[in-house]
Amino acid sequence: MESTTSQSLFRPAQIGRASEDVAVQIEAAIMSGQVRMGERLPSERNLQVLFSTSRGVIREALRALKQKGLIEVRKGAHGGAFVKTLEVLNASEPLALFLKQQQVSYENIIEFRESMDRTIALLAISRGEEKDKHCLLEQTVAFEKLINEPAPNMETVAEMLGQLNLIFVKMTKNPVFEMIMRTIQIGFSSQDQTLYEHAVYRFEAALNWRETARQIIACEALKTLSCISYHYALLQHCLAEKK
Amino acid sequence: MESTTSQSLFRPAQIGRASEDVAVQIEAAIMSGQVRMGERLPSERNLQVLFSTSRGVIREALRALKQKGLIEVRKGAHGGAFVKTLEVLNASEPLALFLKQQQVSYENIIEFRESMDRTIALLAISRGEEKDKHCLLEQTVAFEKLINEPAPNMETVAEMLGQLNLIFVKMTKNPVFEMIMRTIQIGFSSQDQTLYEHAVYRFEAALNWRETARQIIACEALKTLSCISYHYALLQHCLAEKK
DNA sequence: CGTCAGTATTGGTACGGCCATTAGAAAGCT
DNA sequence: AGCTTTCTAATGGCCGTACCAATACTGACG
Repeated sequence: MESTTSQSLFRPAQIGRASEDVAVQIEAAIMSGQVRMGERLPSERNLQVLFSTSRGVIREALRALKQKGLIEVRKGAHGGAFVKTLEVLNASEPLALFLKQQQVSYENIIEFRESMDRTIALLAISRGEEKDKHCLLEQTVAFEKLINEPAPNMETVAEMLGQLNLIFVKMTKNPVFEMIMRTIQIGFSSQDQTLYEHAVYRFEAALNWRETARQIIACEALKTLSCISYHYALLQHCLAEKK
Repeated sequence: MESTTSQSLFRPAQIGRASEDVAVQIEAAIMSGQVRMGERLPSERNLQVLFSTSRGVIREALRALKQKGLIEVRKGAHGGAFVKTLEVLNASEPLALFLKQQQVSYENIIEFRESMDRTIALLAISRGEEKDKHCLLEQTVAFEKLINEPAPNMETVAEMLGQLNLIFVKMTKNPVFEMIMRTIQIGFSSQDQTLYEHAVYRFEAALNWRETARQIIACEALKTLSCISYHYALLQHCLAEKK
């Protein structure tokens, strides 16, 4: 039973900040796989006993773990704290927050993104399956069509742009690139938006996306890189102008 | 007075999870600059009144904010929750945790790191000041000396390696690279360690570090990249062997 | 067999109290 | 006066109880 394993799993919390101690122990139990994904932790009242502490302490610990994205809490009968598979959003948010607070200049962000995109592009060319490559092209065509509408919905634009980037980065077959990319995007999607707000850049940028996809299909590495550089050059101009 | 501004700053919490509502409101107040860095939030008992809620709710909210790295809590008279400048560690930890839980293969990590290092190297060559470049060389020499000792202390090795990478990445003059780099390192410092555990690779890797520094000083971009590739080739061999 | 009320479990909230820690104020000593 | 000690008040940390709200299961009833 659950209680049987839990009894030996946790030890009473005593030192300084009890809630932290509890949080650390529970986190350790989760990360070491002693509590499997999707499984339920003992109830608050139960943990209270296991840790020989008060319910308030347990609740504070659970709050921290929830904030960390490790658990998900449901109420009602058979509710409780369930071990959750971490999501990119949870992992990326703090970093995005940090970048914001540090007021990193947009030039720095752009520089990083461009360097990432260049690497991603090379990997996409060599590893991306034909299917994905053509899917990317189709998306860029659809995107261009959307952009050429009289008054494109900016929300739809943002969504498609996200899709586009996702397909692109997935072709690397390396999840690390995907995570880092999404992290940056979570914090700075607004940057990309501005590019598509001005009619001057909008068409050019969309066209360039399609051209990028074509060069990827053609396995033209240098030309692909050229397209990417052009994209960020546009973005930089656009942002500089806005200032 | 503090209470005067706070009264108009927060509104009572009512919806579903009160502590989340409170946390969101406080975070908004912090991020919008209404509460400045280092400043103190009202006391728990005070917030309890401002939000028309119980102290437990306030404490849970503060826990979440603390976990997020936004505040720091001190006890005693004149204690309380102080707005903190975010640290890389706070921001990077969740992402590192995520990478761990996803069980990303070490090949993927290495691939990402290598691509990062290549970009960083190029930026370091073009932007790094002479002073920094020579500082890097000195560190590599010191590092090599340490490695050549009969029984190098692995903790010291890890520390110097961290220093080395820090100097390296700082030369880019772009904090984004620094953060991403540290994020990866927080989760996977053990990877680097293994390289220096085996005598076979140890000397070669240390020597290669020095060679890298020399090529950076000489502004030999291609040779620098070659060094970096060699480093990761070693690492890959080492890890494959261990398996 | 299906529907609906009842019930037990669990998280969410509130209130009140006590302790440990801390910084500053007050008192005392030299 | 100047330093040390003691006192005091503010604050976070912790505990316990009680009640509410949501929820899934149970069983009676139609």
